[in-house]
Amino acid sequence: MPWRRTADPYQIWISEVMLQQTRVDTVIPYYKRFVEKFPTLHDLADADEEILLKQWEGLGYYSRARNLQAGVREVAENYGGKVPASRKEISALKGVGPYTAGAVLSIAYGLPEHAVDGNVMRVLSRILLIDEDIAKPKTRKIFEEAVTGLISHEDPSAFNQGLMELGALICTPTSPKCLLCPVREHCSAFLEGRQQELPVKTKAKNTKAVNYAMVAIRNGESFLMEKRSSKGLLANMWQFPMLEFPVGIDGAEIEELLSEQFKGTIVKAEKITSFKHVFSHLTWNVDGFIAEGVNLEIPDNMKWVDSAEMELLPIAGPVQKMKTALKSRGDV
DNA sequence: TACTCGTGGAC
DNA sequence: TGTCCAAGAGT
Repeated sequence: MPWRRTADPYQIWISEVMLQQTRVDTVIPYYKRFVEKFPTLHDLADADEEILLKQWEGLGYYSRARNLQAGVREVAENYGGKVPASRKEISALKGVGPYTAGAVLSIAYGLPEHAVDGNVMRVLSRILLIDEDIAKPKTRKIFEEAVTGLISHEDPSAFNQGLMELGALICTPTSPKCLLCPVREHCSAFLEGRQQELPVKTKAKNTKAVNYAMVAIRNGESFLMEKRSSKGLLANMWQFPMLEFPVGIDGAEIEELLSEQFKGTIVKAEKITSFKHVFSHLTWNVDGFIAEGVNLEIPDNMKWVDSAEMELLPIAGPVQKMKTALKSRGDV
């Protein structure tokens, strides 16, 4: 992993934020591009948010990027650009929670601080036979205290990483490879044959669905793009204008609704694609349209962009799918 | 506390 | 094809 070849706390911090809820193989190319684009803490502190989000595009959980930059700016202003080396101070930075604090402190500074993630809770739930529900926030404290009592003061970095690595490669969620496990003789669950029962984890609730019409409005060589709200889902990302509407809306209805909304003329609305996009807790069912618009009054959060400018705007999954449909038709 | 916040790989 | 889920944090 490329972030294990640096001792720079700033770069290790980046890697740990990217790794939140995200697989190692997914993070690697993003990490490489990111540290090349923003090699020092001050490069990121000075970066334009749109450039930053473009670098993060496709990685998901975009508030991580903004929080990381906010944290980096705090370090630049309040700590002279040096990432603080105490749990109290580093935990106060935006986007740095209990796990990330412990990971940076142990890996970058060699401090004996716990770094409890999903791997660690799974591994220790088996080794120590802990049957508390790991889906509940308060349960993490049990594991933090366990790690604090176990952690090597000789090499805290290797200890924390080793525990996570064990979880990722051997002590997996389903069918753990106990016969390959170097600590199976110390594992209470293995000794009792109960490794499949642990960890106890209540399952998440079902996701709900929302239906949208997404409309690529063209005027000459330009398309109308809209910047999303600075809060909530896909904050500050760009998209084609959308209407929340029951699936089944047709071109004529699109023309009527949008002509009214933009106090102009929308014509030739034609459905070009239809797809589903699944988020963590939400599903979008999208009908994608292309249309032509003239004499439109557009709000401040929208602008006309040509194909080259469109490439510079950070866009998320559903809009990528729409863009792919447009490209296959030669529209962009 | 419970819910919000993306994406893609594994089964 | 659906489900789970992965090195979590903010609100």
